[in-house]
Amino acid sequence: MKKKEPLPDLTKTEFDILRILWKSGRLNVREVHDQMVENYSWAYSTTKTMMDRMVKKDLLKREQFHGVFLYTPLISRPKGFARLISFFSDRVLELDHGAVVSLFSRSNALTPEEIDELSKLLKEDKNK
Amino acid sequence: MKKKEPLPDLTKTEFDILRILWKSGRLNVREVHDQMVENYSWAYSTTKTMMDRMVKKDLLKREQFHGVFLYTPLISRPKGFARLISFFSDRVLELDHGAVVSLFSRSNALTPEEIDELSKLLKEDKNK
DNA sequence: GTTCTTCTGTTACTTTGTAACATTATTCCT
DNA sequence: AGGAATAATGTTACAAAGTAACAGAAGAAC
Repeated sequence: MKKKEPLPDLTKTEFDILRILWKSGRLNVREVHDQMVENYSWAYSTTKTMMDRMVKKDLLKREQFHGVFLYTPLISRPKGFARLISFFSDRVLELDHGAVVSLFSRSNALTPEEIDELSKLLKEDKNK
Repeated sequence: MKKKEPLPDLTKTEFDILRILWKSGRLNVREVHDQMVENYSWAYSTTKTMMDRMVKKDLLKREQFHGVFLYTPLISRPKGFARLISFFSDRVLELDHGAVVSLFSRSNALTPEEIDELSKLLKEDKNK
């Protein structure tokens, strides 16, 4: 049997930080922050605090690399997306999640494999 | 010129409470709570606290009606939906909001007039 | 009219959102 | 190299949101 970690319920800001890291791979706080300011008017220290808390919650890993600290996501993109999609399809859109998942095929947000994985996670989650 | 209230940035729980009220019209705390427990494992007092805070923030109106307090939404459904849709399409789906808006025509979440209004709000918001 | 049950008000604790400020480490100038 | 400017890290704090217990008031039920 597979491990049964429940799908994480990310906050909006956690999601956004992860989103940046999923896209760019491991980054330091400054690099994440520079991308965060496109959507948030945050001070650098805010980004830092958030990321450190995410390390404590095992959402990110922090490791020292030639003098800087780099952060890496500890959960996969489909897992990070799942609850968000299910909230959005059930409660905002009021449609089956299939409708939403199929939109991803038109975007670059997820690879085809990730879309499959996401779809699978949503199905499992539904009949729990 | 129209009034320029910025679109509200609702939290997930605020959205859910509003969603119930938009659907059922004015309700008391108990009635909202009974619908909240479908999605949250909240104590009654949690629902109450949330709703009272939303009154303070002018998201809901509270008025006494034959002995009970009834709550009504103070913002329209399209306005409540707008930021959520734009977050979701930009950052989760990475598609133009049009793709998402068009899904609403298949659901009962919004009336056709509300869908139009939503669409308009999203366009204005984009070129702000 | 006393008990039982719901509402209503008050208070409180935790997590998230937001950030200033102090301290180190690094780079850069002369 | 020695000190100044800059950037990274740590520490601390406060407000808002999430979560709820508990006490008192008001209605319902015998």
